[in-house]
Amino acid sequence: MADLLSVAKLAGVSRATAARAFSTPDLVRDTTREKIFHAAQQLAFRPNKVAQQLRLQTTQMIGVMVPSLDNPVFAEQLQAMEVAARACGYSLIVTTSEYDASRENEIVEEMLRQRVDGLVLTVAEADKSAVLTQLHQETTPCLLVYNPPGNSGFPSVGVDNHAASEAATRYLITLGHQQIGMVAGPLLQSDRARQRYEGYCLAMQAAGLAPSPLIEMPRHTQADLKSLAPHLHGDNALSALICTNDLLAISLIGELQRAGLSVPNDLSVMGFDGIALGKYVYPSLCTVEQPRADIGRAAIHTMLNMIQGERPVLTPLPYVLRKGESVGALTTRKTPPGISSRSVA
Amino acid sequence: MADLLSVAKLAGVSRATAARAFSTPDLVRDTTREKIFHAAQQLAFRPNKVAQQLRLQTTQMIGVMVPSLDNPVFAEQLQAMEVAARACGYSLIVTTSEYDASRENEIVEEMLRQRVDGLVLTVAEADKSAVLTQLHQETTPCLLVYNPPGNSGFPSVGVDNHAASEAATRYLITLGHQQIGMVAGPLLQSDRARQRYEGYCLAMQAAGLAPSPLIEMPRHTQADLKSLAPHLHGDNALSALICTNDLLAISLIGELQRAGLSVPNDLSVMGFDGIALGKYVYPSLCTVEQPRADIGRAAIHTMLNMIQGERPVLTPLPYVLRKGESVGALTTRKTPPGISSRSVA
DNA sequence: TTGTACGCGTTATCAT
DNA sequence: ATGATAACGCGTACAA
Repeated sequence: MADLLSVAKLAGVSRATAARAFSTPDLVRDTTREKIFHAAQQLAFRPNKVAQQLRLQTTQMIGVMVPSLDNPVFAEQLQAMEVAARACGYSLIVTTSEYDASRENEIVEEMLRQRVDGLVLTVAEADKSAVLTQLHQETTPCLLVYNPPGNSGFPSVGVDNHAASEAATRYLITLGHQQIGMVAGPLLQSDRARQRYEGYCLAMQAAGLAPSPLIEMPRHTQADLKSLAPHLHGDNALSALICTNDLLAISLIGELQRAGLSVPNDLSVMGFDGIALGKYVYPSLCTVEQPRADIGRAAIHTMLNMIQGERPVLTPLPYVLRKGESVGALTTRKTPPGISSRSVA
Repeated sequence: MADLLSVAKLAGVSRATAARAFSTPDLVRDTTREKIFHAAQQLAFRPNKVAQQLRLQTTQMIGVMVPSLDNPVFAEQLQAMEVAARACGYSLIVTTSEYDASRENEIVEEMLRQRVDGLVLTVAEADKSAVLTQLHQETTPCLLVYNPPGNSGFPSVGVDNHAASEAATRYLITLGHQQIGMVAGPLLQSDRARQRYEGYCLAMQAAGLAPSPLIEMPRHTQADLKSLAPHLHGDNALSALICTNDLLAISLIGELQRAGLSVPNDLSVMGFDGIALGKYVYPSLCTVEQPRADIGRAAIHTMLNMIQGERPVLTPLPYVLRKGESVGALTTRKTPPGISSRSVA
C-alpha cells in the first residue's frame, strides 16, 4: 500500500510537506496541498494508523472485556459503548472472559501489549480479582462496569445493586407478598449477584420478614423447575420470586407456564437487568432495569476523561423499577395444580 | 513503559540479543537469556505490539462489522468469533453499522487504516453495497457473514436462506396449514429477509397455495398487532405466520397472547434465526435455527485461511428446523375472540 | 512555506 | 553467540 513518501514524490514535494498536508493542512500552501491530495488519491493512499500509533504513542483504542456476549445485558451495553467510542474517534478491542480468571489475565496482558489507551472491564469478582490487583502496577487507566466499586481500588460505573435489589423486594412486599425467594445461578458466581441477595435480605428483615435461603439454579441463565419445586408448596410456599438476571427469569416463567402454573396468579416472578426483550414477552417481565445504554456511554466518556488524566467522579446510575405483567398482588389461593413433585419429576 | 533497549542495557547486552531472547530463545546462550529475562521482569517490560505490527507488516487483528449487537443473533455469532480468533492469536476490532451505509463506509475505511489483516462484514444488502464494490480495489481479504453469496463477488458464510425458508414453509404446510403469511420488519431491510420471503413464496406455489403479500411491521425487531389484525379474520384468515427473525416472532407471540389469543391454537407462529432464548420462553419458539456459533467459528477460520492466501471454498452451513410449542397442526376453529378491529385499536 | 533529520520500538540482515 | 544497523510509516522540531 502506498505510503507518504510515494505520495510526496508523485506530488513533487518532500515527505514532510506531504505529511503536513494531512496532519496540519493550514501549514501548507493551497496549491501544493491540492497537488498532494491529488497524488494521494491516485495512489489510493491511506494513512497507516499503526505508524501513527507508534509515533504518537497513543492507539486511540480501548480494550473492552465482558464475561460473555450471549447475555444481552453485555451485548446491549457493548452496542452503546461502540457507538460512543466511534463518535469520539476511538476503536474498541472486544474480548470475552467467560468468567475465567486465567482468560482474564491473558486478555488484559494482550491488551496492554497492544498499548490500548484504556481498559474497560467487567470481571467476575472485583474484590478478589488477580487481574485487578496486578493492574495497579500499570499506568493504563482502568474502569470497571457493573462490578460494585468495593475495595478493588478502581472506579466503576453501574447501578447500586444493593439498593436496587432492596427496592425490588420492597415492591413485592408492597403488593402483599411475604414469602419471597431469590433465585440465582450456581455459586452466586458474580459480585453483583451477591449484592442483590444481600439487598433482598435487608429489605425482608426491614419488613419483619424472614429471608429465604438462596435458591440456586444449575445454570446461570437457564431455569430448572426441579430445584424450585420444593419451595412452591407447603406452609412456606413462596408467592413471589426475584431472579438475579432476566434470562433466568424469562426461562423460569416459561418453565412455570409449561408446568401449568400461571404467572403471576400462582407465582409472581421478577427479573433483574432489564434486557429489551423482557418488554415483549408475555407476561411482560417485571424487572429492575439497569440503563445498559447509559452505562455503556458513561463508561466510554468516563474512560476518555481518565485518559486525559482526570480523576473520575462517579455516582451510581439510576435504576428503574420496570413494572410488568409477571408480577401481581398477592392473592389467596390454594396449592397450585400440577406442581406436585410427581409432575415435575 | 520499558522497551527492549533498556532491558538490553540493564542486562548488559545489545538490543539485538535482547530481542532474540524473546523471538528466538535458542539462538542465545542460556546464561545471558536468563540475565535478559531477569532484567525484563525488573523493568516490567512488555513487548510493544504496535512496533511489532509496524515492523512485521501484520496486525493479527480482524475487523468485524455487524449491524447491531442488540440482536442476539449477531451477539451470539460474535461471541463465537472472539473465542475462535483469540485461540488463533488474533484480536477483534468490533464495530456496529446500524444498517447505515455511510457508517459502513467510515468503519471499513477506519479498519483499513488500522491495517487489519482481514475484514469480516455483515452488510445490509450485499448486492448493492457501495462499500463492497469499493473493497474490490483493496488487497485486504474480505468475508461476508449471513449475506447471501450473490453477485457481490465476496465469499460468504451462512445458511441457504432460500432453502431454509422453503423448508420452514413446507413444515407448516405439512401440518395442514394453507393460509400462511410472512411477517418482516420495514422495507424488507436486508437481503436475508428478501430471500426468506422468496423461499416462502416458492414453497407455497410448489404446494399449489397462494403466497400472501408480505406483512410489514413498523420495526425490525418488535411486532405490532395493528399491522397484523386485518389478516387474522375473514375468509382468508391466516392460520400460521413465519417471521423473518426471532425477536419479531417472540414479541409477536407476546402481543397475540396479550390480546387473548392462543399460540399455537389460534395461530401458529414460527421464527427465524434460532436465538438461544427461544427455547426457554413459553410457548417455546419453533424456528429455523442458524448455527450461529458454527457460523462465527467458520468465519474466523475461513478468514485466517484467506489471510494465508488461500481461496476459500464455502458450502452453506446446515440449518436446523427447531420444533417448538409455538407451532401446531391446523385445527378447525371459529373466529378467535378479542381480535376484532375494535379490540386492537 | 517547505525541506532535513530524528525517533517511536521492533525485527532481521549482515558482520564479527 | 552476539553486535551494529537498517528498515517499517509517520509526525515534528529545527533549519532554511
